[in-house]
Amino acid sequence: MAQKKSSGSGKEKANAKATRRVPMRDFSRSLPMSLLRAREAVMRQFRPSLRRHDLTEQQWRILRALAAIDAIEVTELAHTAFLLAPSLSRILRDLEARGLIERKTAETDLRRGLVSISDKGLRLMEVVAPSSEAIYAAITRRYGVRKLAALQDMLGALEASLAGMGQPEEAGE
Amino acid sequence: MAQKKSSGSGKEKANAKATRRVPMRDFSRSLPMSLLRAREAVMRQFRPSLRRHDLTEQQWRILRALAAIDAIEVTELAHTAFLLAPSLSRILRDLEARGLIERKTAETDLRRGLVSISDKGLRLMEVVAPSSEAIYAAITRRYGVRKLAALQDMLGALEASLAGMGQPEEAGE
DNA sequence: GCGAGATGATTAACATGTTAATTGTCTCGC
DNA sequence: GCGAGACAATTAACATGTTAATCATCTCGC
Repeated sequence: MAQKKSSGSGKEKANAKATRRVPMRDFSRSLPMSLLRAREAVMRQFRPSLRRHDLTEQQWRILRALAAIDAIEVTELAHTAFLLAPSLSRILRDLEARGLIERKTAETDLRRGLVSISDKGLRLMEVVAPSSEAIYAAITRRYGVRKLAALQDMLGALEASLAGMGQPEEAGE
Repeated sequence: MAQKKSSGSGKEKANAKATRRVPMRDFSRSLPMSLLRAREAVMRQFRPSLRRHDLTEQQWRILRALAAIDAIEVTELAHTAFLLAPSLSRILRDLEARGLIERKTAETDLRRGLVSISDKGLRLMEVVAPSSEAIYAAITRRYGVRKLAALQDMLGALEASLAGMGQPEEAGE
C-alpha cells in the first residue's frame, strides 16, 4: 500500500480530488437501493423465526410453493419460487436429504423432475406458518392494509413497466 | 430415492395429500416476493452494462459511494453501500487489487481503515456512469416521474414502519 | 500502566446469486 | 432409426449474503 503521494501543494487538492466528481443521483435514493433496503427491513422480521427451524428464506419459499400443489416440475418451481435453476438444484438436493421433499422423474419425459412436499415437510410448515403469518400480520398492521395493497400494486406496475425493456444488448455483442 | 409407497388405497389420497394444506396467503403476492421481483426487474436493466466493465452491482455501489466523498471509514461505507462487513471486506480487497480504490489506516485509531476511490476508479466511473444514468432515465420515463417518487416515498415509509419492530426474540433465547 | 471488556475489521464456513459449461434425454428431419 | 440441434437439469466456478469466530487495537477502571 501507499505508492500514492501528492507532489507539491497537492495536499489540499488531493483532499478535494474525489469530492463531487462524476455527478450522479444521490446514491442512497436510487430505486434499487430503496427496494433493497425495504426488502431487507421486511425480511429482517422473518429471518429469526425461520432460522429457529433451520430454514433459509429460499428454502421456505420452496416449501410454500410446494404446499400449494401436489407436484411440480423443477423448471416451473424455479419460476414460482423466483429462484435460478442452479440455486434450486442445490436447495432441492438439501431439502430431499432432510426428508422435507420428495422427487421423482416424469414418466413421459425422463429429463423432467417432479418435486412434491413430504409429510415431514408439511408438518414442519404447520409449525412455522403460524409465527410467519403473525409477523406478516404485524407488518400489515403497522404499515396499513390500504397502503400495503397500494404498494403491491405499484410494485407490480413497475415490473410490468420494465417487462418490455429487454436487455439493451447494444447491437453488436 | 423411492422408499415411499402408499399402502392400500393410498394412491389417490397421496395425490391429494399436499394439495391446499397449511393455509397461507397467496405466495406470489407476499410483500417480500413483490419487492424481490420488482428489484430484480430493475437490476436486470443495469447488470449487462455493469458486466461489460467487469463490475458487479455491489462493486458499483461501493464506487458510487466513494465518488461522493474524499475518504470514508470501512464501517461507514458498509452502512452507506448497504453491505455487510464481511462482504465489504472481500470486495475492498478485490477493488484494491484492481487499483480502483486506495486504503490507509486512520492515524488516531489503528483499527479503523480509510477507503477512497483512486484516479483509475474515477476514470472507470466516468465511463460507466453515462449509460447507467441513461438506463435510469429510461426506467423513470417508463414508470413515470411522479409514480416513481411516490413509490420511493412508500418504500421509505415501509422501512420507517418496520424500524421499531425489533427481532421478536421470544424472551428465552 | 495493566488487564478486562468493547470495538473495528477480517476470516471462516456455509448458503445463495450468477453465468457458463456439461450431461442426459428428446424431437425432428432425413 | 440416426444424428444434429433443442431442451431440462445439474455441475462448475466465482461473487455475495449471513452468522459466528478471530485478531488487533482501544478504552477505562483500578
